[in-house]
Amino acid sequence: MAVTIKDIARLAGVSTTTISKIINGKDKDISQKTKDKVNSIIAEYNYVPNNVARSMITKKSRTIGLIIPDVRNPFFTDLVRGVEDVAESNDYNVFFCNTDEKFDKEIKSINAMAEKMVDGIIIVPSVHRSVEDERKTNIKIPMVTIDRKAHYKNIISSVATNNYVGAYEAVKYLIKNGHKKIAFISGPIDILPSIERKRGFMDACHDNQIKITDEDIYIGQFDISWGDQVIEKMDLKYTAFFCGNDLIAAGVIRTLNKKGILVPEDVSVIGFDDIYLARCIHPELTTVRQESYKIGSTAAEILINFLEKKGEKISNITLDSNLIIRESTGRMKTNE
Amino acid sequence: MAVTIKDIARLAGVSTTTISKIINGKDKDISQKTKDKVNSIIAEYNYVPNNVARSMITKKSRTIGLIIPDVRNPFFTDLVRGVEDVAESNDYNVFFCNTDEKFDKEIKSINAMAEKMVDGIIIVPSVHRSVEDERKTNIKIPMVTIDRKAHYKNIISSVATNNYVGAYEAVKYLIKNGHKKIAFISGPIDILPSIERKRGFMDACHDNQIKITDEDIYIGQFDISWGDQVIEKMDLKYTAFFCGNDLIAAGVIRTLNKKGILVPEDVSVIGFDDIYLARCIHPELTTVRQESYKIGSTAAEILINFLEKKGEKISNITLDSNLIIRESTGRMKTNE
DNA sequence: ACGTTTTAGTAAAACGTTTACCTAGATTTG
DNA sequence: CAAATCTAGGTAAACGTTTTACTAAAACGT
Repeated sequence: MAVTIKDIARLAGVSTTTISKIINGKDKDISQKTKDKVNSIIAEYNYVPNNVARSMITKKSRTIGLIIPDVRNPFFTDLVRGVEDVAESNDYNVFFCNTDEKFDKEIKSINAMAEKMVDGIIIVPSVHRSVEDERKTNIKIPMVTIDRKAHYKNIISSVATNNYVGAYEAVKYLIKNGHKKIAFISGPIDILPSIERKRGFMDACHDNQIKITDEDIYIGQFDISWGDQVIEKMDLKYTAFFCGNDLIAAGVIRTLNKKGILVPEDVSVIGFDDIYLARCIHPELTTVRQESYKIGSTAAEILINFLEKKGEKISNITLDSNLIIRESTGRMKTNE
Repeated sequence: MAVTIKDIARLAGVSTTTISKIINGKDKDISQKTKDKVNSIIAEYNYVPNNVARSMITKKSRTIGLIIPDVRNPFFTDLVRGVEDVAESNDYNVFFCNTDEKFDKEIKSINAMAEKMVDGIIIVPSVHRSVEDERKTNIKIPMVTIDRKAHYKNIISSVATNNYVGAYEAVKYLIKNGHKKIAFISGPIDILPSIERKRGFMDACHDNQIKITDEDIYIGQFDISWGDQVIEKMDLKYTAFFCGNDLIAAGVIRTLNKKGILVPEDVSVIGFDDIYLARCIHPELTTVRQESYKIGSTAAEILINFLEKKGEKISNITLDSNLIIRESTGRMKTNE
């Protein structure tokens, strides 16, 4: 079969200890001559150390797990790339799972990763969850949550965007442009980002004497078709839509167009995330930019740093958002 | 530390062999009484078998590696989801790497996966490669390529779309609509899909007495900005563009619009892939649909089947493409 | 009553590394 | 020149499973 450390040892006429020391750089008391010989034999026989044997004794796998709802959501795609990049540059590999927002899939993935002895987990917690079950799970693996929050006992940190401020600024901008009838087309409301965005929306309205009720908040999914649906069914009493994310906004604009309503002339639309799609649709989307790649990369940095330095829990990190004004918003038409 | 099989054995007053047999379902000669006892102890102590120790002896990790250029390309995103889904439903986990089309990153990833003893690898080979280096790599892990082709010795199968037919049909459609000046805005040309699409483009032209030269083929990258660039620089002598993928097409349309050229009134544009973006841009994109999710899921099925059944090499699979006619193409204006 | 088969297990080696602790000889020190 | 220290490694246990080969006791058939 594959060549093992024993084969190399035999061929070099030394012990496996010596080989082990050399391949792990703990070679301060190995002579240069021996090192050279061993290295050339390693090269010649194409020896690559068996990491699972190694993991077994070191208890480290240099692997991290990444659990997200669905890669196909471009926001998550960017996150994924962020963590993969910093993992790779630190010589970690990443296990990757989709939960489709299902809590039982999340638990199953966590357990699978525990069995495979990942060193740490980065997770976007799924939507519907049982705090009780979370507290009950008994995994010790360090975990950092991104975008949303969870209640596992082993969470060492979390990184997310300041959703409240992002939403507040976006809605304030709408109001400054004369809009008074504004709806919030939200994604699922039982996750932190939605809650914060809703809070930002409401506070911005209140602070500017705009009256809103729960009726003005439409709760659905984070996808294009929810944007389509909500506009199809709605009687149009709004002049502006603040959307839970860009996908929703894309659907809203598309269906508005189908109904012959012009964006931004008749109504303004703002998204959230600033995925690349925002600049492909017409009109280009005004949106609240999140640094999704950075959320992922920061999380990976925190986790790996914790693993290597045996550090303490890190305080939670919140990244700034940024209102990007493009073409889907404009001044409210004055009554002619 | 974590509870091990030995702990359970001791607590149950039996040998580790017995425990092992029970947790692996090889329990035909274990009494029901013993089984019950052991299972309750396992539950009570929350024992989960250590998969790395297990892998060490079974030589199986129930892990597959997935190597692609970049998750952020929506076409690859779908592939990824396809493989992850079937992996998950077969109790496999997936390691995931991006190469950014760099051959050395590809090799590095393959080696990392070999060290971690993945059972098999699914790969979209990167663009610039050395056939020599490929042949030289000495990995025994079964591999299936998707979308493109490679020359590793351990490839057991490959799955891809019939790019030739897809391109041929698309260009034929353009020609039937009266177009005579057609350009092919290609991605990198040294990979099979591009080669096949070019061949389809050229054959469709020749078969219909449309003259084209190498000048009519523009080679760049598979991204939006390449679509932008090519249109910015070009003097517009074409009435139709067949694009290497939807991203390119999106850039082409966007920049055409900026130049005041109307799609499809002035020129027609066809993409390739049918990513979700195709239906978000305006006009909605006519494109050649690839079943990207299915490419991924099929590859995973083939690989897993091979691993479990110890099968033979599978003949290569090519999936059909489908011309989806939307709004970005139209009849050539007749000379007024 | 005797040999045979079945039942319900067990002991120990093996997988490929790492690591804590040794050690033989060479060199330095006093 | 004996003792101490360095140098360049080596020995063997350990990690947590699976697996092969074995066995004691019970049940069975005639």
